[in-house]
Amino acid sequence: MFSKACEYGIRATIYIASRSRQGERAGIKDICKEIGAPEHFTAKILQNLSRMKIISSVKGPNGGFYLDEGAKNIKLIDVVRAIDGDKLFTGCGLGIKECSETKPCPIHNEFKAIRNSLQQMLERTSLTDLTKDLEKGLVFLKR
Amino acid sequence: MFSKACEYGIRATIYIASRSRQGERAGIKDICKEIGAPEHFTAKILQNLSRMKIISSVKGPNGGFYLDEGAKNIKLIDVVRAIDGDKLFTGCGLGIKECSETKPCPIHNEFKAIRNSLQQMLERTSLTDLTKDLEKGLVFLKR
DNA sequence: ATAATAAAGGATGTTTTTGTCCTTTATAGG
DNA sequence: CCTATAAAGGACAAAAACATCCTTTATTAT
Ligand code: FES
Ligand code: FES
Repeated sequence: MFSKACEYGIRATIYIASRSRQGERAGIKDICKEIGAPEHFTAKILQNLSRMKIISSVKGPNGGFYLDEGAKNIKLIDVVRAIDGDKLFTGCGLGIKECSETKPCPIHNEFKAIRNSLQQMLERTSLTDLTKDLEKGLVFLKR
Repeated sequence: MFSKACEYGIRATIYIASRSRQGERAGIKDICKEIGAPEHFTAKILQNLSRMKIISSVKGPNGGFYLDEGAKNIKLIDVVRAIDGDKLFTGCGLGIKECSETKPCPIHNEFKAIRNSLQQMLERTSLTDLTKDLEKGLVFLKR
């Protein structure tokens, strides 16, 4: 479904959102330990998200990644789009050159419905929403 | 969503089902021309599907791939499972080691709903179902 | 029998994705 | 200013996915 990069990216940003809500920044080592992801690879992903202004970062002692005030209602779809693009939401399920109503593939209608419900789910879910259950220990970012 | 191999595999088997309904076998060259897929790569995929008894084949002149009588109600999910496995239907959307109710990831419930509706769609759609619209020229397997 | 045909199988090559390592740059604190 | 810290960036490595090529085997028609 999502690429590994995207999976790590989402898990990392959820964790960052949680730490951020507590007024803390999260270091890459810490993040990767908590979400069970490869450190250097995840660092690259967060660098990209940072360049795209999805998340913020500061270097140096007590530095790390965080969500700035305006980014508190970043939605999952923003993270997915930033990492995997929107092929998943606009592309044909059977991989024909383009998904269109006028020249649809055999599963176009059924697939589109599922693709749209995935998109809507990602659009309505913000990182901050997910931190609540995480902090209550009801959901997990690894194992 | 699906791998390239799976996309080609589904498109190829739909085309095979259609030719099969007309009592014909389809050769690999023909298939790949009609669905716009790489010939040698697709040949491998169909060889696998053939070994797994999803489709049938005969060698030699007038040979080719076809659906045998018992395989006429092969569902899309059979093709997907044979090629991509069932990670898509059982795995965690955020890539944690396993998807479980007792240790769910933050999007488990929402994701599971979508994953299930995809699975159900693939379970209720047979290759033969899809050939009707194809033969009417309402849907397409390339471009 | 023989030749032509078409799938099966094995080997190999390319590209993309995933993952690691090392150096550079920015920042904070003494 | 100097040092320690932590992200940024570039280069490289490994694995998986995607794709091609060539030889072998089975089948059909002559
Ligand atoms: S054309 Fe295939 S999903 Fe729209
Ligand atoms: S645990 Fe993530 S989808 Fe079930």
